[in-house]
Amino acid sequence: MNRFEPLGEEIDPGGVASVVTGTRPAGSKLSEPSLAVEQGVSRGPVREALRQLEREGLVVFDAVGRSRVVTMSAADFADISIVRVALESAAAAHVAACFDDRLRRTLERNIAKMKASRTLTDVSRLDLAFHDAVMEASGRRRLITTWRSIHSQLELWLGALHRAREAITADVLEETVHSHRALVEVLASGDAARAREAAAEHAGGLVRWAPLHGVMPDGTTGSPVFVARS
Amino acid sequence: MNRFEPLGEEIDPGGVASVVTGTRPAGSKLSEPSLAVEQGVSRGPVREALRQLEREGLVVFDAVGRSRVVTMSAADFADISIVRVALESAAAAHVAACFDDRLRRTLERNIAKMKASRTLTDVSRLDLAFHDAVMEASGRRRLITTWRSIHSQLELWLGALHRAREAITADVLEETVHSHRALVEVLASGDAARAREAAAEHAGGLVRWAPLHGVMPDGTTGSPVFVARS
DNA sequence: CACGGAAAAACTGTCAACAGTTTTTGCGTG
DNA sequence: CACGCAAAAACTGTTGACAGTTTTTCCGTG
Repeated sequence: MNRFEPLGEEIDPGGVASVVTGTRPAGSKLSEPSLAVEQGVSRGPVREALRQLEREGLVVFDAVGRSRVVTMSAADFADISIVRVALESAAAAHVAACFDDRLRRTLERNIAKMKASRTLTDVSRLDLAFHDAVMEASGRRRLITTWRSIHSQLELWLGALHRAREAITADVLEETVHSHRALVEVLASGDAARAREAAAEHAGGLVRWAPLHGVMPDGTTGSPVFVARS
Repeated sequence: MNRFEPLGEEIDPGGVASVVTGTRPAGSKLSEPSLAVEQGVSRGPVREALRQLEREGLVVFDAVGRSRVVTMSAADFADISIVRVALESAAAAHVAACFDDRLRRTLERNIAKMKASRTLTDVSRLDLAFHDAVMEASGRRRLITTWRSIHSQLELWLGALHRAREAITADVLEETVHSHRALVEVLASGDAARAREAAAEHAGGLVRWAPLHGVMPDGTTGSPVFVARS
C-alpha cells in the first residue's frame, strides 16, 4: 500500500516522490543511476526527487553527496515529537479562534471512521488525517508548510509502530477516540490558551504511549527501528 | 553586504545560494537561463539553487513552474512569527534543561556586542544570532532544521524593518539588551515551563514592536514591503 | 590466509541540446 | 487608435554525455 497521496493532490511531476515508495531497507544506499533506470527516467528528475525526499526527511545525504534511506531511532522519534508538539499546540491556539461547524463536521466524520476501524494502521492514518485537518484549518501558510516538512517522518514512524503491533485492543481504540473528541471540544470552546495546552498534551501523549507497543527499546540509542515505506 | 553566511559554514556548492543574493526586486521574475549566464554556470545548478531558495521561502513557484522572488506582506510576517514563537518556545524549554556555562558565555558575548552596536542592522543581526545559538544549544536536530527553514525569511523581514528605519534610539537598544539578558537568566534557572513562557513572550514581542517602525501598513493586505536581500 | 595496492567500476556534479509550452512581439484589420 | 491573431522568442522539463572522485574488485605478496 502506498502512503503518498494524503495531505495534497499534486500529481508528482516526473514520478518525483515515488522513488522511495517501494519497500527499501532503512539505511540502504540510493544511487541516482540505479533509481533512474528503475523509474524509467533520467538522472535529472531523480536528483530533484532525492532533494525533495531529503527535505521531507526520508533521505539523508553524506558529505560526499551520496544518499541513503534515512534511519530512525527512538531518539529521532522524540526529536520529531518536539517539533510536532510545538506546531500542533500553536495551530490549536489559532484554530480555537476560528472554529466553525464545517471543521467540526470534518473532525467528527474522521472520529466516526476511527471508531469503526479494526486495525491500528487505519486508526493511525485517521489520527494523522485528523491533525492534518486541524493544521489546515489554522489557515497559517507557513505553519502548514512546516507541518508538511515533518509529515512524512511521522508517517514513517507510525508505520514502524504498526509493524510492531498490528492488532488493536478495544481500550486503545476507546482511549484514542475519546481523546480526539475531547480535543474537538476544547477547540470549539474558543479558549486559545486551553487549546494550546490540550494539543500539547494530546501530541505529547504519543511519546509516552509509544513504548507500550514495544517499539522503543530504549530512549537514546541510534538503533534503526523500521524499514522505509511499505 | 551579503547575509548568507551565518548559521552554518557550508561552501555553497555551485554558487547555489548566491543566486538571489544581489539586490533583486520582490516579485520579480527569475528565469533559469538568465540566472545561469549571470552566475556563469549551466541551468542544472541554477535549478537546484531555486528549489533550495524555495525551501527557504525566498522564491516561489507558480503552477506553470515559473519562479519569482517572494513577496512578503505584514500578514506574512505574522505568519512567520507564529512558527517562530512555536519553535523558540519549544527550544527554550529544552535548553533550560541543559543550560551550561559555555552557552552562557556565548550568549553574554553576543549581548555585549549588541550593547556596543550603533546601527539597527547590527542589533538585529546579533539578535538573530542570539536565537540561533539558543536553538543550536537545544541539540534537537529537527528543531534546528525546522528553524533554519524559516531563518532566511526572518532575515528578509528584518532587512525590511531596517530599511524603514536605520537609526537606533538608545531606549530601543536598552530594551533589547535587557530583554535578552532576562531571557538568559530564565534559561539558566532551569525551569522549563517558565523558559517556554518567556521565549514565547520574547519572540512574540517583536510582532507588537514591528509596527512602531512604520513597516506594517496594516495587518492583513498582501502589499509587498521589501526588496529582497541587499 | 591476511594484507596492500593498483586497476576497474560506479557515482556525483556539471553541461549543452532537444521537445513541448507559454509568453511576448508585431503586424494587419476593423 | 484599439483589437486580435499569428509568428517569433523565451522558458521549463528532460535527456544523454563528459570530467573528476570515490568505492569496489581483484590480484600479487608477505
